[in-house]
Amino acid sequence: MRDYIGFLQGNNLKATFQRISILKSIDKHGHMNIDEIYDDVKEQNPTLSLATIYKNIILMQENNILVEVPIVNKKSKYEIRKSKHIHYICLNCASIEDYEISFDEQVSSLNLPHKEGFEVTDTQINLYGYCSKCH
Amino acid sequence: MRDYIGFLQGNNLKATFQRISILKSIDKHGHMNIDEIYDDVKEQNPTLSLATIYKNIILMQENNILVEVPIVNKKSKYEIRKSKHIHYICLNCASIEDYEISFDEQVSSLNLPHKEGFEVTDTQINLYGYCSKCH
DNA sequence: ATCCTTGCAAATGATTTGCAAGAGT
DNA sequence: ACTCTTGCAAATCATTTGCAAGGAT
Repeated sequence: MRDYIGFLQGNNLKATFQRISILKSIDKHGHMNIDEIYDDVKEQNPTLSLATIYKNIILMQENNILVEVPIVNKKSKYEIRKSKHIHYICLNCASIEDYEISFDEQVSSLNLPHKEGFEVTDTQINLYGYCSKCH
Repeated sequence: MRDYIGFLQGNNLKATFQRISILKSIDKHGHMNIDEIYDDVKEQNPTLSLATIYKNIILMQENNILVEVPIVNKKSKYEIRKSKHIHYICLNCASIEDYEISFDEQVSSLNLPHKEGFEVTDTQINLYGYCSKCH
């Protein structure tokens, strides 16, 4: 179990139960979109509002606690920032699995020509297909 | 200049000037979001409606003429389906440059372990950073 | 002539905002 | 105590839909 309170206070964000619930929910499930977070978190805290989730997702992205994972034809999901990895995304059930591979490994293995003047600072690699349950 | 009429008729879609304008606009600029297409296309056809753009973007995706490019924290862009490539996306000006590299090359160069039971059918590789104009 | 497509306006859905009350430090 | 955060309701923005008129084949 991660130190959610530390994540928050380290960024001068108060450790409210709403924020901790959101982080716990995302961490438990790996990758979630706004509605999934809302549904999950409401079970424990029925009064927690959607607006609070929106505000905090934005805030936590700005503070590098969360990362957005945009997905073709679906609403974006969010994950806790963690060691560099790529995503296997199921086209059927939209589940996401991670595979850890460092930034340097990703960039170098792609074997790209140095694109003149373009400075790469981050990568986003998604492999779409069908997970073991869906094919 | 591509054969937009052929793309459309090949999919049993009528070659209206609205559809041709949309395709020309996307092709000319490479990657565009809905609003950019609307603004661009309105210059030649002031009556062309936003609803028509939405309807056609969906239709052309279903017919594999267009491909969605989802982007962190921005509205998705769309491009003409063409040979396999990856994207260099500028975090400052959101411009996108293509680099051609085949599906097989992408998958094999990533040097992934065979993820049990996951069948990869498509890839999405975006390299974020700063383009030559923006750093 | 027929059927598909468009443009409009309305409906719906998603996200953001302002502000008074409440919670965290 | 002080300040930040929440929840609500309203506002705004994005997307979809129904339908009559117009356009493509």
